[in-house]
Amino acid sequence: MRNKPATIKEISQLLKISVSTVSRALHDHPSIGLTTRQKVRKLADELNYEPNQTAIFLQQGRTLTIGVILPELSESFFSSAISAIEDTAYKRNYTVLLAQSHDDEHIEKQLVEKMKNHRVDGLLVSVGKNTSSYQHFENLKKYNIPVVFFDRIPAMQNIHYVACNMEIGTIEAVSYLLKKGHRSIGMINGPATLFASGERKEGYIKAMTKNRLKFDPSLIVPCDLTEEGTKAAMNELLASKRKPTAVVTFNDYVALFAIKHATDLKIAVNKDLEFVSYANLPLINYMESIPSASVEQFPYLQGQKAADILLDLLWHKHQGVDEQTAYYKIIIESQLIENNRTDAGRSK
Amino acid sequence: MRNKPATIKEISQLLKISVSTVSRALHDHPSIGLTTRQKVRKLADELNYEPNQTAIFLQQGRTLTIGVILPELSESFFSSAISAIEDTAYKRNYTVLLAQSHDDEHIEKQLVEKMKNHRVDGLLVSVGKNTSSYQHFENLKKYNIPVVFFDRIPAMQNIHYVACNMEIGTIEAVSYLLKKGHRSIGMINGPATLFASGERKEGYIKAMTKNRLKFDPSLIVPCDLTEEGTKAAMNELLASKRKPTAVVTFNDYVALFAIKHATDLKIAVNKDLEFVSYANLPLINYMESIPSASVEQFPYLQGQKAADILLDLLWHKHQGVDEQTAYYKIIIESQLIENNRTDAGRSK
DNA sequence: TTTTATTACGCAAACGTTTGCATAAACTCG
DNA sequence: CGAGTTTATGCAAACGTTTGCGTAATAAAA
Repeated sequence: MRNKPATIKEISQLLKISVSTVSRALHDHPSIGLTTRQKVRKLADELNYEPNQTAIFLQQGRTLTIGVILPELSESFFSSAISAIEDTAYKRNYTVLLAQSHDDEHIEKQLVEKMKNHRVDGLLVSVGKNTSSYQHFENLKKYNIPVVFFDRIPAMQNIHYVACNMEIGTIEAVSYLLKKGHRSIGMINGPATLFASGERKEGYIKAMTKNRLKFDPSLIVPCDLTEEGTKAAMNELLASKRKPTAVVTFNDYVALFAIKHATDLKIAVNKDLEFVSYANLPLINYMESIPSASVEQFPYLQGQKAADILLDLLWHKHQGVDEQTAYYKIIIESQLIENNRTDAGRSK
Repeated sequence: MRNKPATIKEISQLLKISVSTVSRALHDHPSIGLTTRQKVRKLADELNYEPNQTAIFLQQGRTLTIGVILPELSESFFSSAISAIEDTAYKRNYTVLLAQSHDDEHIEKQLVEKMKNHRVDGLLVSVGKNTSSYQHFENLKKYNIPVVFFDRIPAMQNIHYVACNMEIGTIEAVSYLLKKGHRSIGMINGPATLFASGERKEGYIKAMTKNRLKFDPSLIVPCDLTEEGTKAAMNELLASKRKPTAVVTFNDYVALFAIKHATDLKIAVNKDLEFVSYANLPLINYMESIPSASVEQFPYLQGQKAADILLDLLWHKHQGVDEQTAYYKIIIESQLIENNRTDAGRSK
């Protein structure tokens, strides 16, 4: 066996028939006689023929490939999403071209360019947190390459996206704590620049007003998400007049820092001070001192929905449906999950 | 602007010159006059010309793409590896085509086939744990598509691979415990079918003999890696005649199960019973009760090395170097890392 | 038998590039 | 000023497919 894969042309020559006949035979085209069809099949098998997709891509103008650009592949949230995307793509016979931007706008731009060159049929993107200009995404529209954003959505008009609204989850979280009798609930929030911080704050406030309680702004302290910042935020909360008996933290990392700090201060976690967080980490289930509940953001689901939407768009495009002007805007509501360890694998 | 990307042909028509001239001009070929070169550049910019890679791929017979097939994308070990692979590929201008087998041999086969169709230049594979036949990989050799395996290596001859040897790390782990004064050290190992279990066992034995201590086989108990199995194993160890004062566990999951069980039994973790594990989980750093040390398996490094090797192979192949008969067999030695939480990000 | 369908296949263009070779024009030099 | 050299460009094939259209050969209908 030679090292170059067999081609249709070779088959056609060996069989002394035309390439078009071979091509059609391999596609079970009705206009090809049974005998030739069988001959072709047989020889193709013997030669281990495999269609050269790059040639087909060129011919058909599509690659059955979707590009995925994410900030950081090793983050648990994104790797869950990727897993979902790959699963969905696989089911519909698409392949995934993957790249990470490391939250660097310049790299992100390059990657979009590269994906365009590779002629991916569509793109799935979670925008880097430093990205401020969205021109590179606008360009894609001109070329009619569909893009679906998820989780981190750019501030653009007329885009498709899937995102998780933290507000409801936050309301649930705060209500959960209120129901358990807490009357002074602290929140360690993220930096004010993040959209997600706003949602959490809104949720907190709504939960309070819904329960006819006064909202004390000093109980929400921002934090830069580092261990130091978390400690500082904790100290601020603990020094507060209305010393909280429960804390909602921006994410699991912050929660762990806070819990650690509380433990150091001899505070009995979830007794003297109860914690609720947002689920970023897969194995919170395995740990001892963990938030008593978490707001789930459904990374797998987000990835899956985003991929589904993109593949639908591609399908319609391929069917020649006119430029459609409707935009998918899917909001997944976050949801509070109590952390009794018996329910496994909630993120999937 | 129209929605179809500009082509070289269009440029050539507008400028009334031949396509070859345009092509060369865009590549700064020396034989093209300065004026035409500039004209071409200008128009190309105006039209937002982007070379169609699929056409180039077809023409050049290579895709600057590497395929990556892994068992499970959402597992922390693999997502670190992926991240490394993408980083390395990006640096050398390659792109990553990604797929997961879910440890299913049949899917794995299909994926190999798909990658072959897509004409990836090379393949990076971590074999599914149920895969028993390696014919699909053998086929790749015939087509001269280089494959580099990592972490989970198939039992094949003449392959390139990168793997992590757990033996040294285990020796270090056991020696570490011995040095701390422990004389009865238990091990919760994985199922005997796993290659990795063997390495751990060997390491354990070597550490004992090296320190002129008697090896007590009853102190190594296998386990199916579930929570139940871990409990059972722990109980067996605790009931043993020479009740261990320290335990080495197969991985972090097992460690967490074991620690949880120990805590339930009111055993003071790392005081009455010290734990050492293997690093699978990224955030062991954030937790309170954790193994006092971990054997690091360097997922990022493994991914990086594997990608480097593959890209080197591709480079040589592209340079037309003859079929080389040497095979890369890289063994990364695992290494014991003490878990004082101040050193961050050790897996990267 | 002639006409009309039907069946089975081939021709050639098209997808967008790259590149070896040929060639026309301009320039150099003795 | 003609021969040789350089400079700048074009032609056409090739990469491996798919597919519209044309056309023989055969079969069915008139």
